[in-house]
Amino acid sequence: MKSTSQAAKAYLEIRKQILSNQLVAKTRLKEDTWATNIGVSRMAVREGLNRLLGEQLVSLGAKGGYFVNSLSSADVHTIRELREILEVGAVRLMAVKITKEKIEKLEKICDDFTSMVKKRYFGGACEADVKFHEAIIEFAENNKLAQAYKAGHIPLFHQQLSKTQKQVSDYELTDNEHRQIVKAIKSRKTDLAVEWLVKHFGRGESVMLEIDS
Amino acid sequence: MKSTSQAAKAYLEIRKQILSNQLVAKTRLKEDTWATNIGVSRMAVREGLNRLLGEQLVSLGAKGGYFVNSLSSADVHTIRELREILEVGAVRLMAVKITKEKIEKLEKICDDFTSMVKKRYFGGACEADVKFHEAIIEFAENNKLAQAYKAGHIPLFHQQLSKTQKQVSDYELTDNEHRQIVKAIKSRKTDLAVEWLVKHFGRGESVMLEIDS
DNA sequence: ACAAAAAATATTGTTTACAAAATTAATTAT
DNA sequence: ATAATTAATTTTGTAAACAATATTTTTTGT
Repeated sequence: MKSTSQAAKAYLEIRKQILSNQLVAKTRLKEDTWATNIGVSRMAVREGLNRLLGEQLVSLGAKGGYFVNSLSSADVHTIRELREILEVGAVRLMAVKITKEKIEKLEKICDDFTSMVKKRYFGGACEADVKFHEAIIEFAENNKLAQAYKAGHIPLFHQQLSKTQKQVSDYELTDNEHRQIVKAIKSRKTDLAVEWLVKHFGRGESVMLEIDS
Repeated sequence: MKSTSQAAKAYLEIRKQILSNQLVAKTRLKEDTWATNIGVSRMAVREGLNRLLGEQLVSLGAKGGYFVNSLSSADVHTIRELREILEVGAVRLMAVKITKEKIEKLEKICDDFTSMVKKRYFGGACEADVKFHEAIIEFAENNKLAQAYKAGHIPLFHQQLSKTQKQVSDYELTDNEHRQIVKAIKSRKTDLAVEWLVKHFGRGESVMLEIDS
């Protein structure tokens, strides 16, 4: 499995989806389905799946097949801590390198998020969420930071699965928090932005924990 | 990969060899070689290798292929702690369930170890070492303990690779420690047996660490 | 209508084959 | 003799095919 191989492609893709909570725990990961979706051979998917098995992100069924594991509370917490450290750092760096363009881009992402939630495109909203946080990292303009962030394969705290009312309100809260962060950065209130970001993560963690149980 | 599958067989075998330090770090794991040795298809080996990749026991070469990783100091230490807890517990349990047969079996294993070291069959000596420690667990006659021990896939602290004089003396020290443990158990000096066991692990850990560096 | 049995379908586990790439061995030139 | 180049071999990455097992659907009987 060279880093550029098909197996790596499959591994990365499935892993991303698990870590961004786009897959419900205990669901079966059908090899052929993923193979055609990702556009690789079934064997490549199988190799990726086995790697994920080693990482304990999936399990084997008693009668064969691979099933996605739910993240442990400890995992969720660890992830929260890491994201908080990196993104708070990014916001502070960004504060000194702030430009009108960056703010506009962030606002645009917020708008995308809003409209997609309104239209019930929760998958799309999820992507916009990822984009928002990646943009913060990007705008800090620090290569090493960006690298660390990517290397972490850091998951989001959203469940785009059951579209209960609760989930919808979660998206709305997320939307508001994102906007508050941008607003604070825009008006040069770095500490306030950090405050909102931390609040954002804290809520994200608790949402994850209560849904899992 | 059902738990009884070929891939599982390959995974277990390769893993065992890595964790018992029968494989030098950085050596390439040739798929076909392992396939024929273990008696499974190359694909099964590949799947096992990918699982080990997820467990970070192997890495990918830049130009493809799988290579064995060396255990980190932290790993070595964790392993030592775990083995110490389980085996010290086992010795204490064994002390109250002691029989002449058990002692004889342990002594026989020690003899095997001695003769194999003498004849420079270091691989065989390694196996005898494993056997010695497994016997201690077995003789404690506690299912759950045995299960925990097996589940841990606990590695030994020996390098059977470069047969420098240093390594040879390591085997001799090991031999002596094993015998001291048996002798203490035989004469009902449980605390002394535990003392020797702890000493044995302590030395094992430091040997591992200085060789790796 | 419900439960059990049978058939049909889908999914996985395994093997084989093949092409691409890397390694090793052999050849050539300096 | 050594270094560079070429050829041979090995090893990997990928795909396709097949058999065995699971799952779903349909049928049948009560």
